[in-house]
Amino acid sequence: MTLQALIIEDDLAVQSFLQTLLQSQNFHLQSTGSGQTGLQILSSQTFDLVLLDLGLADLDGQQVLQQLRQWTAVPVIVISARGKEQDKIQALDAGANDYITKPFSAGELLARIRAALRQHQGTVQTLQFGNVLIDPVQRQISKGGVPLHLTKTEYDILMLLLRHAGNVLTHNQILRQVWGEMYQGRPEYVRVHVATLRQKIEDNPATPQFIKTEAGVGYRFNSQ
Amino acid sequence: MTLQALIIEDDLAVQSFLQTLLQSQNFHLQSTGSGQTGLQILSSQTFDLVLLDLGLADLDGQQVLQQLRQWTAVPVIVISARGKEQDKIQALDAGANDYITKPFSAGELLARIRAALRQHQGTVQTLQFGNVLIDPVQRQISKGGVPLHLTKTEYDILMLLLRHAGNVLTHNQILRQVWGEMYQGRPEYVRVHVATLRQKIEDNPATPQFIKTEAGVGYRFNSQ
DNA sequence: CAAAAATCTTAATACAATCTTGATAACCCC
DNA sequence: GGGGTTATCAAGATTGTATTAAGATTTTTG
Repeated sequence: MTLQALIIEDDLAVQSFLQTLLQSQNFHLQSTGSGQTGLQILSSQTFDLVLLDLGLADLDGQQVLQQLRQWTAVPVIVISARGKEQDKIQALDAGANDYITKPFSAGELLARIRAALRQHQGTVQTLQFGNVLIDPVQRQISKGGVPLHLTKTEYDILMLLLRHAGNVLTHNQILRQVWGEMYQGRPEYVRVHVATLRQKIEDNPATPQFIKTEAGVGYRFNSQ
Repeated sequence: MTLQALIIEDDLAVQSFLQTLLQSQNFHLQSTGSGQTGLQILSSQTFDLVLLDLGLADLDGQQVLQQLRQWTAVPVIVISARGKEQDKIQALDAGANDYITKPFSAGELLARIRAALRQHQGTVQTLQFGNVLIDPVQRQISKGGVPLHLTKTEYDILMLLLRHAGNVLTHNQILRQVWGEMYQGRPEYVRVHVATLRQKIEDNPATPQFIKTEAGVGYRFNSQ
């Protein structure tokens, strides 16, 4: 499983440095120099990590942070040329997970990224729910001790929902991550496969306990 | 609710500085200058936060970190005089949540503590009014601890009003943001959905405390 | 390489949630 | 009290969802 990262940074030199660095760690990347665009991307896709420069041209990084925290808990590491105490406090209180000042070393940034991912996954990711057990290494799932077979699509949907357990994922977010960009606007794909998935993992597929429907929005994995 | 913090720091001047700082934030404190003792305390009590100096006399802070991470996920912020990259990477990879180098400012430390606590609790920015709690990240609402279900339209209206809490939003402003441009001049849409929303979130829907009507203008969310 | 199996796509249907609409009653300010 | 505004309700319309199955496609197997 490759992790998705978004880089919001308008200094192209730094952007390309970050890209090289993260690519070497097998991140799947997207980059933008604009805060507005960054927010748009974040609202339509899910990410495992965001690197955010505070000094953007169009929109203050601080505002980007405040906005995105209204709907996502994705780990955000703020990168900034400003080392002033007030900037750090503001960013951290606006929901940044960490704050690192330019110039920084590649090793330290990577270590802080690992720490942020670890903390985030520790709180969210569960590989067990009800009597269903998931072994992500073996890609193996069992229910009540009985192994079950999920197709690739079903497995991808389940892991995506699980990775964002508790949150609603829109049809388009699911489509983008599981099928790809060009499937936007085809919610019926998601419905059919969520139905088959429920048949396999729910005790009573007609009244699902785990994969909940949010009418008009999408699906949510119920972490309770 | 007072939070429990443990300070492991052998420089008494720094220790007393940290104590004063955390006490001012209503932390309940315990301190030790020894790594061994620190581990013992941690094994017999639960804490919400650990501040750990790397440069201890008896046991390397690094070792303390490795040991305690074998059984607890308590947020640990490492405080160190060593600013070397290798030290930071080691500590973060050994399970530190954050790493801050002396000298540091009180404000920054407190902000990093808040960030660490927030991440650990999986806590997101929750909005609250009366006994209604909103988790905008999970798109989840509860009233008096009981989860309640809002339709997409109701949720959108509520978030819009909340975003502009205290200000009046005209019918047309609400229509534009929730329904779209072509619904201008249909205040009855807003009325019906505000009514159902009040039924769900107000203690007494007939005399609303939160969503106030501004006759002839629109609605206002009462932030008091 | 061809046959078989598995999986996905698509469309159709039944069903459920939500919204729209209009009617009626209540409110409120002059 | 009257005109304008608002609240409430519920039936009907609309939109969104679950489920099924047939055919298309891909993958696996012999």
